[in-house]
Amino acid sequence: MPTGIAMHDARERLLAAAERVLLRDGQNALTSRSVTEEAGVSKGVLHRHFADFDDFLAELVRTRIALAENEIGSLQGSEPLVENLAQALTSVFTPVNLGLVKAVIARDGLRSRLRETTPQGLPILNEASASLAAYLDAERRVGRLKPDADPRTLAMTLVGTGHLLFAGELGGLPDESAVREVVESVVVSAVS
Amino acid sequence: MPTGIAMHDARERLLAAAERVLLRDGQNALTSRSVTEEAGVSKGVLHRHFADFDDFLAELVRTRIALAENEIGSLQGSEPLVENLAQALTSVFTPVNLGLVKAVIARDGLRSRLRETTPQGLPILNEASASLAAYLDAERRVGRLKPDADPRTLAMTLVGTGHLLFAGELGGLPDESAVREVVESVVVSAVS
DNA sequence: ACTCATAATGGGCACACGGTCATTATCGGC
DNA sequence: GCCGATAATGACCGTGTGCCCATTATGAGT
Repeated sequence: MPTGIAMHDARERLLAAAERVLLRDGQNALTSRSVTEEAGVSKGVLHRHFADFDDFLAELVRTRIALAENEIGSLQGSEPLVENLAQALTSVFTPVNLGLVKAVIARDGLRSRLRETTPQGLPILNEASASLAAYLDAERRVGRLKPDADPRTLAMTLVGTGHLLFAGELGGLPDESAVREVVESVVVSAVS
Repeated sequence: MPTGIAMHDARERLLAAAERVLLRDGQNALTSRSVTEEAGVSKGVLHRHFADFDDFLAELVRTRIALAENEIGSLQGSEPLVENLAQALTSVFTPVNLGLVKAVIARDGLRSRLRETTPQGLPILNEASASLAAYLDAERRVGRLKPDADPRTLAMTLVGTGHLLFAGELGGLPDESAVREVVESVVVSAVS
């Protein structure tokens, strides 16, 4: 393997460039041309490392899903519940992740490509919900939630509201305390 | 006015055709060509009645927003709260409306066009949340909700979760009773 | 029956997309 | 210094988009 390092280098350069484009110009500007230009390489490079553009984006999504799941998975049970949940939502709904969700919605090809990995639903949102449900279930078993609390419903409610809140799609401005407010209002009925 | 009826006829035909395309083929198939073809008219007709294609879609969104607001506005205070809220979400998150939300996400032009009308956030979701908050506030004043319940937070939570639930973007299948489950779990802490 | 303002038509334009591939550049092994 | 496998280049292609506009059809008023 002559230039083994450079090979991975190009992959990472392209993925990082895609994030920058996504943040700067939005999901509609996320094209094969803009990404390769941002990365400072020619168009052909992308097709050497990825089958096609949707494959490239799918890899980007998978990377970010793994990050979000790790963030939630590393939550410490010693912290207050509301604190943990608010932080989990904050670390999941980063600007990049919100942009990726929109990109998946806007692209049929990307969506069907991800279906090979994720059975159904929107990636990131789906995974975040599952991770949160697992965390809440653990807290329930420890006794920090009522025994009859439904972790899945709680997680869905948190992810659904958090998503629109962080994306600024609901009501007024995404107030700094709005997230905490939502989290409290959702979990108050479930804490023991 | 020579053909006053026919003029409105063409507008309505196009808007109705757009809904059919949206339902049948999804938001990515919602193009000026597919809509005019579905309506059985030539491409030029659309540009006679609307400035451009985004203007046409904006009109479609505005129509549907008005319908959703009317549905929520006509809720009867005599019915059970959970019943009312579940029905409100069901009537707001129709397949057409869910498709329109995706269409707005996918189209920058449409988004900025709607900003002239809607100050911020995603149309339909934003308006539904505001309407729901107004309804919940009325119920609070009547005494069906705790005096310290926050109608805005409740409305946001319901809309956020309902949206992803009805779109099938969260967790497993959008179970028939899942909506009611979410509504109950959200409002249980607010009923007096 | 004729006129003519108005509406509808659809071929074609400019543009941007993802993707291809012959050509050129790179660089370690000898 | 040369060779040869591998990577990178960018002009080019087919497709589909929204939109324009010269042309044709329509139908009410006289």
